[in-house]
Amino acid sequence: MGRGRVQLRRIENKIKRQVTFSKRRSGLLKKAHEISVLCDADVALIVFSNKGKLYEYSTDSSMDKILERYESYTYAERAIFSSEADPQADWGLAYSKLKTRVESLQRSQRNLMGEELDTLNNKELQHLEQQLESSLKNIRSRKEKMLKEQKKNMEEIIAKAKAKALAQNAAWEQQNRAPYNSSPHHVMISDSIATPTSRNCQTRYNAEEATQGELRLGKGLLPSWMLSG
Amino acid sequence: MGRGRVQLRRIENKIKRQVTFSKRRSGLLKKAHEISVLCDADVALIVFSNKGKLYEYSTDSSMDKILERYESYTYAERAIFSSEADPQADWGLAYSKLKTRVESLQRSQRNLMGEELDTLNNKELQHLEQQLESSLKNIRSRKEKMLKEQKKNMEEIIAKAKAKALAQNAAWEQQNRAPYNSSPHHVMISDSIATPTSRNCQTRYNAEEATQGELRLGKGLLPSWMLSG
DNA sequence: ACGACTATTTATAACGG
DNA sequence: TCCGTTATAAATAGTCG
Repeated sequence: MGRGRVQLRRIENKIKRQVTFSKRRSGLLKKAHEISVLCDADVALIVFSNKGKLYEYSTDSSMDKILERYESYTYAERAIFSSEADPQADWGLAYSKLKTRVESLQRSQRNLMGEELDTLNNKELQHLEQQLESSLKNIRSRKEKMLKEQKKNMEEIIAKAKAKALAQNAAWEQQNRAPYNSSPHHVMISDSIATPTSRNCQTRYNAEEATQGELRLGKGLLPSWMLSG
Repeated sequence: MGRGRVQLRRIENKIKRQVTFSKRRSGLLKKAHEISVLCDADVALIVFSNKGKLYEYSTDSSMDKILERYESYTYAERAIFSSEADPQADWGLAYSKLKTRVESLQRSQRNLMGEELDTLNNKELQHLEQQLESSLKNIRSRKEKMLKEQKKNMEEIIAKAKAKALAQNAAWEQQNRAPYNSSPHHVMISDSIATPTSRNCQTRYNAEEATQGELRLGKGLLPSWMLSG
């Protein structure tokens, strides 16, 4: 952006390099600030000039917070095997990093549980509220999905039980050759399904229960959470 | 740089904000890289989106080195943990315990954030939902409380400023014995409140200055979050 | 959400003091 | 080194697919 096109390589002319550094530095800091404000992002920017001078920008001037957040985000055991010189020290370092991580996790966990809210400022509180609302949305849609799956499973089970009862009934009639009784089968079929103690159904349900683990509750076939909505 | 002029303030439209974030983020990273190469500078850039996702750039991908350099530049004191520790202690065991703890915390954290819900059964989901509802309740009441406090504080400040301005004005009139008009007290009041408190950093980027009038807080004394309620 | 396409606004390279 | 100015290159807001 200027009178000439610029190659992406180190500017050899010292003066030019310094001038360019100065101009671009302020541009970069400005843009860092802009994205931070416009997009509500947390930004930390550190620039060391060629000569070692430090320039920095950080959202809300909370460089330390952001760096800590960065550390806890990328925490790793990478330090552990990095040096053979003093393994003890490395273990200790890794351990203390991990401990920091645990503490940070515990803090945010408590916040997510609605505790220790007085440590948060307005923006953080707002953000937390939004996060929880979105969590709830996800959870409710997940519940809905599970509900549908369970209903579908239940229908399948019923259909299978029906089929089996039908087959057995037919077999029974076949064996007993009762010519006098031509009354409708569906009465017996319904009975066999509606009776929880029926052997057929019982084994069926047990089998499903072993895999699903959800299909019970004293009252009836449907657990209470399926009835609510 | 675009079809419309942009105000330096949070973009309220979520979609727009996200798109802008994405575009500006890549622009910012690019410029960070450019200044690093062109001017032979060491740059570390960390950006957290408002959803908490991390993006970063660092010269030669040596983020840690640059951060360490930053720390040592700012805090000369490098507080390496003190090795008061018992050399007999089983670091490995303690460490792996801690790691387990971290993993468990991470899992529940993710659940609280509405992620990885398919690892939960119905009962757990139900419990999670209730937990989040209660968290939200706490958060909202906390917000309310803060709002009240802030308003009270603001009123106190205004009252004090008013009193001070009034006193000064009276003193001035007393001294000069001149029956000038005494109406525009509010001018002095606004001035005394609107004056930012500190301006002490040299290498730090000065936000006020750089916004060139766009951010000039035209609205007044109250931060935006206070205006909504 | 991402890519492509403008019309504009910004950033900045070169230059002069 | 640090302003300003200016011509030009880049970035990007709005838009469509």
